[in-house]
Amino acid sequence: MNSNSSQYPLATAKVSDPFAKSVLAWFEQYGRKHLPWQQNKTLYKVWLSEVMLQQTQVATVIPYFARFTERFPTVTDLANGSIDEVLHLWTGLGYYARARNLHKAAIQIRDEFGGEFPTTFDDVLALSGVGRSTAGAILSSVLDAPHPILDGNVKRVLSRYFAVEGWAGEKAVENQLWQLSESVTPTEQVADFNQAMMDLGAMICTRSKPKCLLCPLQEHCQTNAMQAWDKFPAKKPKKTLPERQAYFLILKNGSKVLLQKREAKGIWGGLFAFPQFGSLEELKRSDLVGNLQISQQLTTFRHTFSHFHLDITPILVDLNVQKIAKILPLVAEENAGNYLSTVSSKADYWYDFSQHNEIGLATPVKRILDELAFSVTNKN
DNA sequence: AAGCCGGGGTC
DNA sequence: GACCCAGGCTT
Repeated sequence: MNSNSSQYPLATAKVSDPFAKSVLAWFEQYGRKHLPWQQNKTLYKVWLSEVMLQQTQVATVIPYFARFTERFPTVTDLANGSIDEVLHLWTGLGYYARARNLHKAAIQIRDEFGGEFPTTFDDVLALSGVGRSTAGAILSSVLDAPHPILDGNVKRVLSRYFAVEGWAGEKAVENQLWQLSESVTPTEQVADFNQAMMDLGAMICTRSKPKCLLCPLQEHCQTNAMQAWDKFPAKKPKKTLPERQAYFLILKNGSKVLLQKREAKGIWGGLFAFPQFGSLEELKRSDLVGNLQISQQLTTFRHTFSHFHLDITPILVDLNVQKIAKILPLVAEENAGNYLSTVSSKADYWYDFSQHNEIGLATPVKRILDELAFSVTNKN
């Protein structure tokens, strides 16, 4: 194994093997061939689509993919864009680390590869946000390179076909699935085969009520033989999600509200958000609020992450209705916003919700901003 | 190896 | 409301 070859095994099957032969024949007739990223394939566009499709369904990705490729036609265009604009175009897709990694990788490609997308497995694997499955998907899709993949679709098809026991989140089970993927993936026509496996998972071997009668693999599928599609793949062990409280400070000055850029790591990393507090007391004690009076406590709503519930209570402090000059003697009323911007850090941003803003926003923040803009429009 | 990281579609 | 989706990164 030379220094340019990966630690990961390649595909080992032949196209004439029954499994591959059945899958490829099915693909020719029924496979998806008209998705946006399948037209005039390039490594850049397929990479972008693969990253967007991580933990995200095809229908959700399509409009985001269209906006991204319109704004950033090449990987160099993406590298030269600002992270705020990238996050703006990503707003609503979730898993924002994907957008930060995407931008970072584009800069890697611009600076280390002269703007030409790398073509070796290890070079692609080294890009931020690209793991084994995504690297294999990109190179097999565009170059027919013999790399197996293991996404949610392939996991489900293989788990059922071979009746694999155990949850795929456990390392041993995942390793077994990778071995199975290596063993059924052919060394030729890899682009069609991998796409076919994903199509089978998305269209035939669906999570519930799979269409086994239409499946090219039904004859030797162990789960079909047992009539037990709900046993495979094994479900993730469930646990009740913890609940957390958050208070969003909506410091409102006319049609502007104060947003702060969050740290790059953690929840909503790099996005702009309202100043957030764990309790109402903490909010009242903060420098931003000082002696200002709370105008209104808005309705609490729940935002659920994959690992906890967040109950959000927006607290409105409207600067317009307060005697700012009295509370802050050195500052004129109309300059309240400017004064406050000097109190806190330079990551502050007075967001004008009556205008267009190109920054990244978490969904609950966007929701509140949209409601503010709506109520102003309707003079509530 | 296990935990973290969003938001939306589907049933 | 539960479950899952074209996973990868961090610890």
